[in-house]
Amino acid sequence: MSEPISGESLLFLTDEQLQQGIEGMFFAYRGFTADPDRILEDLNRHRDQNYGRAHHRAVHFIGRAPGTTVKNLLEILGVTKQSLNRVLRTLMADGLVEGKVGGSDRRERNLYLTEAGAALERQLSQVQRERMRAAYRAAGPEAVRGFRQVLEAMMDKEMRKKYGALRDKAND
Amino acid sequence: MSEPISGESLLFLTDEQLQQGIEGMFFAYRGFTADPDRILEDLNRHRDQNYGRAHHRAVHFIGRAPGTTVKNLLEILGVTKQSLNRVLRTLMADGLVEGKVGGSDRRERNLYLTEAGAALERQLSQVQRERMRAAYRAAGPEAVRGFRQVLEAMMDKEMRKKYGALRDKAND
DNA sequence: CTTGGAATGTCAACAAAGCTGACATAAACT
DNA sequence: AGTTTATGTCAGCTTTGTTGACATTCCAAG
Repeated sequence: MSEPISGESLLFLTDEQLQQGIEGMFFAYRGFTADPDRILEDLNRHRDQNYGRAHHRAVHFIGRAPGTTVKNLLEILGVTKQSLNRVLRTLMADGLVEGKVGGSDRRERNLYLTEAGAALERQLSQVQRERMRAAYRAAGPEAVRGFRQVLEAMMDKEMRKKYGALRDKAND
Repeated sequence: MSEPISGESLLFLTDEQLQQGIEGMFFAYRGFTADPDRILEDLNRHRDQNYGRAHHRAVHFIGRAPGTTVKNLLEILGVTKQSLNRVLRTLMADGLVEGKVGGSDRRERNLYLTEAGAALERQLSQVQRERMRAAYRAAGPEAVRGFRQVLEAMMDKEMRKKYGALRDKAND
């Protein structure tokens, strides 16, 4: 895997440059989560719920891969089943998510968003997409390609697989 | 991958492409924090401490901008002073961080890493830089430029300012 | 000089969201 | 028949965030 030493040699990757990448990830992630966080906070004030980032993530990935199993969601999110279960329980009690017994393997629960769940998901993902769209626009198409390449290279191998699976599932 | 008609036709930013960007951020951030998390977990098992991501962040930014004030750190981290204080207290008690009364304004505390603190910081940032370096290498210099552009465009304005200030401080 | 506001520290109480360990059930696999 | 897998649940604990209240110290403006 000998990278051909291209024009601008990557030997010039100083610690300072890497440090800036690290801080860039930190600050950008802050922005990335800010809008949905704010929306949830508002919703919590008006309703009787108390949803946070954990609920957002669950709703996002269920909406993204309808019919996914609890096990798959656990792997994607990287939390314990107890932690996820607490979240799923409230989402199901509130009628945002429903679980159907698996067709082939009846131990599994296939998770789906209800209409209400899908509505929340849309509301949350909309603002997040808006920010992403603005950032993509500002940086330009060439930068976007690079952005995605670096992100993918930064993932753990298993996560890269999950990431690819989501992408494939969406494109069929 | 269905490349959109290149050039500047960013009108072709489909929701699917944005969704992938969102998930990319999620999975990449998981990888981004994985190595330091693991190190801290190991340290905690062997020593008497119990440091987590919050301690890592504090140590990182103090090491990055020695002499920074509590107020500035609060703005960078985006948490309450009570939350930060709990972290700083343990770090100071354990002799990893020290606070000196400010020179111009004596209400301020200027924060510094001790030698032990700097050692921990190096240990944590090393693995994180390694991952960043590997990702940068794999993606190539052109991609790195794009990556940084998108990250910066994704930040909130105030965070972009803090980000720039750190960069400037390091380059004088 | 006094007074108001800013920067900091601290106490108490609480919540979100992670964790471990133990145990239960049903279904699938061998 | 016995083991493993997928899921759910109870109980308890930790980290890290939150509010609210209050004290101290110090700068700066009236």
